[in-house]
This record gives sequence, structure tokens and C-alpha cells, in this order.
Amino acid sequence: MKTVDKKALKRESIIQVALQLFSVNGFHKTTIPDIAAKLHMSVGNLYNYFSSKDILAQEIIKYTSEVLGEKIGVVNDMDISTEEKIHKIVDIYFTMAKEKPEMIEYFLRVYLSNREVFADECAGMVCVSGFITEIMIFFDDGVRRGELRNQDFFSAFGLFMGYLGGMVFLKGEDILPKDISEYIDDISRNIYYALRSEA
Amino acid sequence: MKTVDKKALKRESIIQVALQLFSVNGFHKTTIPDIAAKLHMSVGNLYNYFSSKDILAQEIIKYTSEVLGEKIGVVNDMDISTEEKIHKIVDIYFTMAKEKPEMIEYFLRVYLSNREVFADECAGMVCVSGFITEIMIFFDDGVRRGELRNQDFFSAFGLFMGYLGGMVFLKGEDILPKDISEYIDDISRNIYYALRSEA
Amino acid sequence: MKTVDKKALKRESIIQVALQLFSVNGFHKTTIPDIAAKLHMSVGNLYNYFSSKDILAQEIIKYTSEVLGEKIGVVNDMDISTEEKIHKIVDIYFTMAKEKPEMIEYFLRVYLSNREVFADECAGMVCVSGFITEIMIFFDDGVRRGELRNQDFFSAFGLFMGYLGGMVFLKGEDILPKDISEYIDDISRNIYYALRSEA
Amino acid sequence: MKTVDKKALKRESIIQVALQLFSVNGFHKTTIPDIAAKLHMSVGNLYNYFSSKDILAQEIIKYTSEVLGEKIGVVNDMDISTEEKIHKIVDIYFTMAKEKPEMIEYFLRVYLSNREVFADECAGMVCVSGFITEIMIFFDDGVRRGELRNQDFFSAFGLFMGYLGGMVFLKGEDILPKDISEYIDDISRNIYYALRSEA
DNA sequence: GATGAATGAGCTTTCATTCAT
DNA sequence: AATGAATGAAAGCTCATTCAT
Repeated sequence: MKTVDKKALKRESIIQVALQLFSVNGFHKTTIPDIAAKLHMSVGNLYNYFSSKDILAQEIIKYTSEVLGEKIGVVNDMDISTEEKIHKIVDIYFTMAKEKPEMIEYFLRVYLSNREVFADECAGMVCVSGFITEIMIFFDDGVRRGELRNQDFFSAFGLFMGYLGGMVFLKGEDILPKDISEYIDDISRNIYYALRSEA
Repeated sequence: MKTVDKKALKRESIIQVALQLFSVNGFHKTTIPDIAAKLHMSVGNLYNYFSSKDILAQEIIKYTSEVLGEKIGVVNDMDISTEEKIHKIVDIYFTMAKEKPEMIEYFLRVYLSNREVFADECAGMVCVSGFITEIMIFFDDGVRRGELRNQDFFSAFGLFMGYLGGMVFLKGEDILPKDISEYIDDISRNIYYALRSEA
Repeated sequence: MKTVDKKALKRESIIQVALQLFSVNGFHKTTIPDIAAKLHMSVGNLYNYFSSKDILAQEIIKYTSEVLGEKIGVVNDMDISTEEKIHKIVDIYFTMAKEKPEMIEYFLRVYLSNREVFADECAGMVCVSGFITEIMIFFDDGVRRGELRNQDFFSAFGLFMGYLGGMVFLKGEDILPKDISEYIDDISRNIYYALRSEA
Repeated sequence: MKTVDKKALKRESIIQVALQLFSVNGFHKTTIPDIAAKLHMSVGNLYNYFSSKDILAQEIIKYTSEVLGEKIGVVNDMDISTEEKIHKIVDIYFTMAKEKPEMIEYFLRVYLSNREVFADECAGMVCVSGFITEIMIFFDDGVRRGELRNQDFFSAFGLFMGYLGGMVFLKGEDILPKDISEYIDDISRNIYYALRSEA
């Protein structure tokens, strides 16, 4: 049992380090030796935990999606209006992009762009279902309460995911004139206006 | 002059072919020999036109941004309402994603990731200014005419770019239940509602 | 003594499992972890029984040669003609190739190639003497009884070993049109005709 | 055309060198860098001629089979008795084993033992058809002339291939008391007695 | 301008063996 | 005896780029 715990801990530390290196340097520019070195671990031993670079990348996206999904799940459980929920979700996302940018960047620069890596094991969106499910719950709730217009889920999902991702991309490129946190109000409002039910 | 023309033509044909291969297979999975082979050209000769793989990728993003920008420019010059312009721009984007997906995919899968490739020569957004400029003109016009709310340009730009890109990503992953063209109305409306001036 | 027995039993079970894996997948394609896993045993512990992969392979060839030799020894002790003995030996060999092919395949695919592995410890034919000795007894007997021509032993030994091995190879490649057991009569006759004393 | 010739020459020189290294050190113990080094060639360039180690091994067996087949073909075309043909074939084989042992050793130590390498591309015996075809012609001729007993071809083929291969193996192990050429008469006679038509 | 053989550094992955527990 | 995480050297293979022709 002690061994199991230790192995699980090491597994997670590999995910953390790989997540960071992948999101900063990209999937192809990050090598397994890079990851192993940063962990003070041999290359061979790393393969005892993840049997290929692709599988490591897949485990990271699952992990990341889970973490993001949980955070949104907390908002979903709050007893507040849909408008306020939007604000909170945007806040969570941008705060994360500021304080722990790896996860968001991983979505943008690794998951989005390296089809071959995720094609088989993550087909459809099985590896990001943790995140999607919560957005779906948020949206359905809002519609049921009459606060959001009833429309195709993906029209709403694309707005959330694309808009937030786009802003984080602009931040990453250093072209936003203001700190990203100052955009929270504007963007929350835009999303709310876009999706709210007609007066 | 004849020679110049011939050289320019060949340059463009290289860009076209490389654009397609990069957007389908990714930047790192596409090799210079791959590109040369598809052009019935030697690798050595290809280097007479573009002195490195990175530079080729940079030229492609400039070219793509120019083409997209021109299409939006046509809409900007039309004598129609901002609401209608939004619809036309979304239409252009999705039609392109359907009929000539390479350019959009290039934005998503090559430019978005592969930071290192574009870091120096395309810092800021100099390589995509063609596209951004037109969106900026569209937005400023709408605000001047009182049809759009006056807000930070990047809040609006992120919405456009991110939302449309996100939808095309979902299309590429084959998870949209309907054809992408059927989303044009919904998404145009969402964007318009998000940005329009308050009643 | 109980401990000794247990250790001997485990040693033999390792040989059995390794024999099978080596003969099916080849020496280099079979890993020590593979063998340990199939035995529900740790790799570290396996090294308590055999101090290297090479030594394990050497022990297997000795074991196999012993077993084969014993079977032929039984035939040698029978009170039958040399012609009948040949038939019985071919029968034993082909029946074995059909029902327990590992041993024969081990000769063909592990011992025959992988010189380096057997070079030192098994130089000459010390590791296969069990088998050779019996063939030698068979041959000398036949000559003494006047039923076989007196010739260089290796001319006869090469015929036996090579012919039978060759047939099993053809069987392994699935190119024999008939079941191997149907070749017993033909091949026994060919061997007998080749070696018998002149009329 | 000059280029084609040069490339073909280089291809053949790679085959020659790889054949030798493979047959002496075995398939798995011979590395691509080994082969490249012996050719004063870079590893990458070697891959311009053979796209994988397996494919190189397959091309070698085809080449070897072709060469051996041609030599036997010459004997087949001679106007001599079957008995004499057997002698000549054995002579060719053993002379080759003595003077250019690589080819025979390659059959024994590479082709025979590394199933996985030849499984797909050389399934059945397509890569050794050059050799087999000539043995088949020899055998059919002998039967037609009434000099050989009519029996299943593989019974005869296994005798030839296995017997000769076995003797070369014994030679390789340095356990033959006499030079291999001194076995030619004995072995030719044994084969002839095994296959000849009944008096 | 055009060719494509050649380079060589660098990648992912494997595995016999060890050793602290 | 038994465990299995850890090592690290070495393998097969790739590819941007060069340069003699």
C-alpha cells in the first residue's frame, strides 16, 4: 500500500512536470529526456510509469480536463443566477490562466494542435469529457431556469471554449494591452448577452 | 521580368502545397522532402525559394492572413448594417472552413501552437495584421455607427477569432452533430447580441 | 532438503517457461521481465535462480538435449532392426515437433543462431552431448550389426539432424502441403536408403 | 543513368557488407551503425537505400537465394546424369560454404531463426523462390528420367536443404574433424542413395 | 536554377541487470 | 527468498539542411 501510494505520487509528479514542459515548449519540442532530467529520474524509469510519449500526453489532457471540470462543477452547485455563474466561470478560467497557465496553455498548444497524438485514444472528446460535461450542465440549467436561450449546445459551448481560449492565446502572445483579469467583466457580459433569453 | 514572374508563381505554388500539408499533418509531421515531392521538385531547389522551414511557415501565415483579410475587407466596404456584416463574415469563415479548410486549420494547428517558429519574425501579430486590421475596421465602424457597444477592441476580437476558431476545431474533430453551415445563423446572432449597443 | 527440492522445482519451471517463450518469440525478443511475468515472479528473484539471460539459455539447451537424448536412448535399447529404429526416431522427432514443438524449435531458432550466447560455455557441442551421444550409439550399433555403411560419423549425423530439423522448419513456415506426421514413412525410408550397407 | 548505376552499385555494396555482418554476428547483434561504419557511410544515408533494417534483411535473402539458384541452374542445364548433378550441387554448396561462407550462414543464422523479420514480406517462401525453384527443377528432371524415386517434393527438398545446411552448421561450430570439402563424396552418395529409384 | 545523395545530431524506446527494502 | 523501481547505454530511425555536380 505504501508502494502504491508512492507510485501514484510519482505518476502525478511526472504529469505535473510534463504538463509544464509541453505547454511551454510544445509537444514536439519537449523530449522525454527533458522531462526525465527535470524530475531527476532516468529515461528508462519514466517509461515504467507511462509507456509512451503519446500516452503521457493523453493522461495529461484527462487530468487537466478533470481539474477544470471540478472547478466549474463547484460553480454549477452554487445557488446564484446564470449571469453570476458566467462571471464566476470566466473568473476561474482567467485566474487560472494567470496563476497556473500550464493547463489552459496545454489545451491550446498541445491538445488543439497535435491531432495524431490524441486521435485514437481521445477520439470524440472522451479525454476532455470532465470539462465538457460541466459546461453542458451549466448550459442546460440556465435554459431550464429560463435565463438562457435554448439553442444547439455546441453553439454555446464553442462560444465559451473558443472565446476564453482565444483571450488566453492573446495573453500568451503578449498583445493584450491590459492584464487579463481586467477583461473579466467585459467578457462575462459579452457571453451573457450572447446567450441570455430574449427580454 | 518573365523570370521574376515564373519565380513568383513557383513561390506561390510552394506556399499552397506547404499550407495544405502543414494544416493536415501538422508542422512537425510535414517534412521538406514531403513538400518537395508533392511539387515534383527537388529539396535543394525548394531551398532556393525559402531558406528554411520556419521561414516558409511564416510566409504562409502572412499569405493566409492577407487572403482572409481581403475577404473581410469586401464586407467592410458593403453598404449594409453591422448585424448583416457579422452574418456575412461568419458565412465567409464557415464556408471557407468547409470548402478550403487549409487556411483556417493552419491558424488553428500551426500558428496557434509552434510558438518557436513564429516567435521572432511574427512577434506581436505582425504576420496576421492583414486579418486583424479588417476586424478592427469592422469593429470601429460598428461603434461609430452606434450599432456596437464601445469596449476594448480585444474583447471583441477575441470573441470573433476564438468563437469561429473554436467552432472549426469542433468541426475538425467531427463532433458537431450538424453541418457547420447550419450554425451560421445561431452564431451570427450570438455574436451580434454579445456586441450590439444596448437598446 | 525440502528447500532444495522446492528450489529445484522452481528452477525447472523457469526453464519450461523460458524454453517456450524463447522458442516462440526468439531469444532477443523475449525479455527477462516477460519470463518473470509469466511465472508470477519478480525479475529480481529470477536472478536468484539464473545469474544471467545467457546462462538461462545455456541451461535450457542442456535440458532439451538431455530429454531428446533419453527418448532416443529408449529406442537404442530396443531389440529391433536398424531400419525400424530409424523409423522410431523419426516418429519420436516429428511427434514431438507436433505435440511439444518448443524443444525442436529451440534448437532451430535459438541454439542455431545466437552464437555469442552459446560460444563459450557450450563450445564444441558440450551442451548438446546428450543428444549426440545417443545418435552416435545408434549409428555405431547399426554399423556393427552390418546394417549401416561404415562412414564418417558426421556424414550420418548431419543427415539426421539436418534433415529432421529442415522438415520441422518447413512445417513451422506452414509450407508443407501435408501434416508432418504423414512424412514419417518417406523420410525414414530416405534416411535408411542413404545409410544402409550396400546389398 | 550514371546516377542510377551509381545508386545500384551502392545498394549492392550495402547488401554485401550487411550480409557479412549479419551472418557473422547475427541479425540482432548487428546494428545499423555497424553496417554504416564499415561502409564509411552515415546512418541516415543508409536509410536512403533501405527504409528499415528488416527490409534490408529481406533484400539480402532474396539476393542470396537468387545467386544460389543461378549456380544450381547451371548444373540443371548440364547434360549429365542425376547422380553427377547431385555431386555437383553438393560441391557448389560446400565450396561456397568454404570460400564465401556468408551466404550459407545467412540462411542458417538469419533467415532460419528470425521469423518476425521475414514473416510478412517473405511469407511462404517467396524470398527464397530462386533457390527452391532450381531444386524443384532438378528433382522433377530426375524423376522424369527415371533416375529418382517419385515422392513428395518436400521430402526431397528437406533432405537437400537440411542435410547441406546441417553440415555447414557443424563446420561453423568447428566440430568437423575433416575439412568440409572432404565430405563431398560421402554426402553426395548418401543423398543419391536416399533419392534414387529402386533398382 | 535544379538535383538528390549525404550528413549527423537528436529523437523515442528497450532491457539486462542491480539493489534497497 | 522475494520484490520491482531504478539505471543507463544503446538501439532503430528521422529530417532540416548542405553542396558537389
